[in-house]
Amino acid sequence: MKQKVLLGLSGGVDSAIAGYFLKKQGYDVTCCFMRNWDSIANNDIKGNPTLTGSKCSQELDYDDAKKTADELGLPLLRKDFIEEYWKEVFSMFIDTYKKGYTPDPDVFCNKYIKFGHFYDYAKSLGFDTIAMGHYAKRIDENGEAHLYKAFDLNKDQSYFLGQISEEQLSHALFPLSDITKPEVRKIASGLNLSVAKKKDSTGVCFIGERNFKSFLENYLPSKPGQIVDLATNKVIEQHDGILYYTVGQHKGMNIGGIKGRSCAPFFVVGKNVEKNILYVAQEENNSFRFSSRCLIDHFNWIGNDLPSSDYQCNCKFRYRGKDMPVILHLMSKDSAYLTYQDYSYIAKGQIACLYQGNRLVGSGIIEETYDRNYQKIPY
RNA sequence: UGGGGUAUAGCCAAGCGGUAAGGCAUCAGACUUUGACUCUGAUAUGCGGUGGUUCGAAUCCACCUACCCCAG
Repeated sequence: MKQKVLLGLSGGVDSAIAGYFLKKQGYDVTCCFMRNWDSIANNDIKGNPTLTGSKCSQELDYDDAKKTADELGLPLLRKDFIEEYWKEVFSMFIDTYKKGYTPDPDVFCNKYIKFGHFYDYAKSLGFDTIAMGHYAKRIDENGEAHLYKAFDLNKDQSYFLGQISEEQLSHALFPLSDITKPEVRKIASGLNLSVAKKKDSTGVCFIGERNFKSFLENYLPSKPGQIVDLATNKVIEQHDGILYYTVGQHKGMNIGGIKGRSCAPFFVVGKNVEKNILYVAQEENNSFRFSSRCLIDHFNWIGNDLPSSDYQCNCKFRYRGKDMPVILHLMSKDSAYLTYQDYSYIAKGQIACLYQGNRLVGSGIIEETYDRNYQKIPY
């Protein structure tokens, strides 16, 4: 009997080709369009370019999903998780911002919505498994599911799956695990799919591309304050809200040339939420951007091979960041230290994803950073 | 109202008689399922103002204006 699969169909080209592959491989495929964001209900007004159009972007994506499903000859369901997304993903996103950290909502959208509620929904309808158009790979070893980077290392999206459990992974399929993005486009063109040339979506998933600052202003009112250069401790500019900036950023601060200083750009190295101060440092000759250790919590290990002692692996501190060698030192079931040599601009709130070769072994949320002497960095 | 100095794009800043470097910022693209980073491109018919010298002036001269420093 054919395995019944519920595929998340977004209206983009990736999940479309995922559906094509599943069907070709002999699965009994049903598509499902998920809707997790409602601009009106969620008070997403300011800077929202889609409100003035006759249809909001989520509805346009649904139209594309419908067309795609028809073109592939697959049935399409539609399911809202708007309330769940707000409660379990978005409120955490806002709370993280309020701490001055930089959250990564898509990671938790995967953990709670796509591989959580969506799977429960599929199960309730009698499906055996779910499938997604992520560029990631699942390999079952010793009877358990392990997560690997996709064959297309340029598109690899395993980073966004770092917080899912082995159990969640074990009932998910990734049909795009061994294909490159250019090949996906080519196949879509060959099939004459209407989304074959649709531009890749970027931006927070379900919220979409737009001016991020004005989006945030809907939920985090602007609160102007000072920008302080850590090298001199002097105020060099004004900011219009400390929460809108992220560590490692250098644009959008309006810091021009300063008399008597070099011409190197300034970067955000930290912030003080209570004092509403944004700390910056000039690129050259500053040690403020470095850390040598960080504390991660929400620790998640994917598999039953959790190491008992210090463990060498690589870490991505940001999506599309480089894999950097680190030593993992577990502190509790939920937290760990990562120790390394002088990495710059590590933003608290981001996900640290641990890799052993191409296998994503675990992840955690960056909670604190420490200097060379393992003293906590106060900003 | 004595002496000295400086005025070049939003900000730093080169230029020293031959037709406005560069950086930062900003904007636009590219890249990107986070905000970023990165990459590419754009940005002074104009050099505080008015005259003058010269074939030719941001560059030399005169005066004016603004700011800075030192004296009083």
